[in-house]
Amino acid sequence: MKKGHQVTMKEIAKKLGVSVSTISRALKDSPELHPETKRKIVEMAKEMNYQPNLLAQSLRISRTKTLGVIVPEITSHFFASCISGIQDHANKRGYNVMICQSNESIDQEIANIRTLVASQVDALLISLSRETNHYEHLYELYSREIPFVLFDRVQEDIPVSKVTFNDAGGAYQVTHHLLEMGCRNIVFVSGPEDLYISKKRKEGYLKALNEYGIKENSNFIKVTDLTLEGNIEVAKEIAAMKSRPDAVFCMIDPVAVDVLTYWKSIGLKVPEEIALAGFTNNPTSAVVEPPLTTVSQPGYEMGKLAVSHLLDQLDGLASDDPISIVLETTLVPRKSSNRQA
Amino acid sequence: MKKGHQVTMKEIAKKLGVSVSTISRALKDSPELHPETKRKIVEMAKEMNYQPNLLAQSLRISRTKTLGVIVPEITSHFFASCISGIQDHANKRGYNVMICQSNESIDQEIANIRTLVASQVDALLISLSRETNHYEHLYELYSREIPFVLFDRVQEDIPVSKVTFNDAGGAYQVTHHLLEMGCRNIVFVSGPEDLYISKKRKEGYLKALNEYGIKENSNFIKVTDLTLEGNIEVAKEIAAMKSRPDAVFCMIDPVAVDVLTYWKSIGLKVPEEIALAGFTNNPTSAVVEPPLTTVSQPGYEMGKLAVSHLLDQLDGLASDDPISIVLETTLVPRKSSNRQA
DNA sequence: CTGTTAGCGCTTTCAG
DNA sequence: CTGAAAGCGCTAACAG
Repeated sequence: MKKGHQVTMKEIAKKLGVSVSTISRALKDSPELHPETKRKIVEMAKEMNYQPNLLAQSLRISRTKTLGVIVPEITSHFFASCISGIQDHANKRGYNVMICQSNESIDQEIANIRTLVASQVDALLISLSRETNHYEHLYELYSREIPFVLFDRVQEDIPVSKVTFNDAGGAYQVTHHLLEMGCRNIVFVSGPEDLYISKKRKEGYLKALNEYGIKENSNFIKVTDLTLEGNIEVAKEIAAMKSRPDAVFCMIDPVAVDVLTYWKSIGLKVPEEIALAGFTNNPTSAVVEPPLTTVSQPGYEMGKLAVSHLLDQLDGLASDDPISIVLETTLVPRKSSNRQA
Repeated sequence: MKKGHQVTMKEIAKKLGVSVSTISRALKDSPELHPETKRKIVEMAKEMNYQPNLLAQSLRISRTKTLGVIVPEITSHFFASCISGIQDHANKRGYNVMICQSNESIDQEIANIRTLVASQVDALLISLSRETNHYEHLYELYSREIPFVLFDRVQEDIPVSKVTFNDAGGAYQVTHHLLEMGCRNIVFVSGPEDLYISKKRKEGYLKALNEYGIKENSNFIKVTDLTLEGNIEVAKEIAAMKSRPDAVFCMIDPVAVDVLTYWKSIGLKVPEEIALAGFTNNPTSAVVEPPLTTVSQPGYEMGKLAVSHLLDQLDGLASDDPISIVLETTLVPRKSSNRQA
C-alpha cells in the first residue's frame, strides 16, 4: 500500500507562475508581499488542499516542534493523566508529542531515548523506569545539550529541571492522619528500597511518627517487590504478626488494594480491626469496599507544569538553570482509615 | 535553550577522507563496499557517536516509519491498553508511533488528523470520538490515499479495514447470563443511541431476550449521556420504577459503577434485590463491592491486531482490500449478578 | 514586492 | 569498489 501524492509548494508555484519563495512567504503571512498575490496564493493553496510538509520544514529550520515523552507505563492511570496534561499544553503552544513507554525496563528506556533523539525531538520529558539504577544515558543527553526535564520518577543529581510531588509531605499527611485516628502501631509497606518514592515516603512516615514520640521499629517496615504475589506475601505477614499493628500505610494504592483484597478473603476487617491507607488516589481506590484513604497526586497538573516549564526554557521565557518544582499532595480520607465511627 | 550539535555523515566523511555516499553505504551495510572501508567507517561512526537524522532520511525516502494513533481518551484504561499493544508491535516492526487524543471532540479529531498528516506519518490508526457524526475527514484521508484503519469506535461504511469487538455477541453473553440467573425483567442502560456500540449492544441484548421469548419493552431501555449526573439519573429512575426490574445491564462499566454507588447510597442491595452487569472489564469492576459481572475486551490484543494488519498492508504482506477483524469477548461473571447464592 | 540561490542531512542513480 | 551530482520540500539570505 502506498500513500497518495501530496501537493507541494512547487506545484502551487507552477500553477500560479510565481516562485516557490513567494509561496513560502505568502503562506507564512510575510508582510513584504503584495496583498493581492498573497490572497491568490492562499486561495490556490486551499483549493489544491495544500498541507505543508513538516518534515522538510523541520529539516530546514532544524526544529521539529515535537517533544518526546517517556513514561514507565502508559496503562497506569497516573501516567496517562500526566501524558494528557503534557499533550494538551504542548499542543496549546504549537508542539507535538511523541510518547514512548519503557515498560519499567532500563534497556527500553535507553532505546526510547535513542529513537526520540534520532527523530530530532526538540526536547524530552522523562519519568524513569523502576529498573533505572545508572544514569549514563541521561548524562549523555545532558552533554549533548538536548534539553530535558524529569518528572515524578527522577534522579536527584542530574542538573536538569525536575517536577516531583512532595512525597515526604504526602506520606507525612497520611501517617499523621492515622495517628490522629488513634493508631499507634503503624506499618509502612515500602516498594524496592532504592526507589526515590520509597525513600521519600518512608521519610515522611518516620517524621510523623517522630512527632508523636514513636520511634522507628524495623519490624514495622515491610518491603514488597510490587507484584501481586509480593503484595499478598506482605499482607499475610502482617495478618500473622504476633501483636498485630492497628494501621498499615502502603506506598502506592495498588499495593493497598491487593492487601485489602487478601484481608477480606481471610475475614480481617478494615478499618475495624486494622486501618489501611494508600497513596496516589487511583480511580480504583474510591470504589473498593471500604473506600481507601489515600493521598491525591494530580497527574494532569504535573504534566502541565513539566511541559510548560520545559517550553518556557526552549522558548527563552525561563532561565536554563535547572529548577525543582514540587507539587503538594492532598489527603483524601475515606472509610478504610476511619476508626472513630 | 538550544540543542547541541549532532554529528552528520559529512563530518565522518571529512574525518576519513571519503565521500558521504560511501558513509551512507557503509552504514546501511551495502555489499558493494570494501570490508575494510566499511569497518573503519562503522568504527568511526560509533566513536563520534553518530546518530542518523531520521528527518532527513524520511524526507529523502518519503517514508517516516511513523504511525499516527488517535484515541478519544488516553486516560481510559481500555484505550491505554490499545495504545500499549500498538506501540509494542509497531516498535517490533521498526515503526514509531505518534499518539493524539481527541478528547471526544470531532474538531479535535480533525485537528489531530491534520497534524499527523502534516508530520508525514505513513499511516493512521483511529478510534472515533463520541461526537463524530459526519465523516468527511475520513473520506478525505481515503481519497488522499493515506492508509488507515479504524478500531473499536468505527464507522461501518468507510471502505477501510476495521477492528472491532463482537459487541452484539458480548451483550448477548451478558444478557443470556442474567437470564440463566433467573432474571426476566432486564433493563438495558444505553449510551447515546447513535453510538455504534449502543446499537450493537442493544442488538445482542434483544437477541438474548428473544431467545427466551421475552419481547422488547421500551420502558426497559434507558439512555444516559454517560456523564456522572446522567448515570445517577438513570439509577434513580430504575430504583423508582413501580415494578422494579430484577436485573440491569449497563452498556459500559463506568455507568454500572455509578449506578451501583448510587444504589448503595440508598440501600438497594446488589445482587439480592437487583442484579447488575457492565461491559469492558475495567480494572475498577473487579474491586467494587460486590465485584461487577462484565465482559472483557482485551484492548492490548485489539491494538496489536490493528497495527499488525495495517503494517502488513503497508509492507505488502496483506492485500489492500479492506477487511473486518472481529474479536470475541469473554463473559466475566462476578458477584453482582449472582442470584443463586 | 519578488525571484535566484544555497543548503538542511540523507539516499541514490550514474559514472568511473 | 568509490565519488560526483541531483534532489526530497522547504526557508532564508541576497539581489534586484
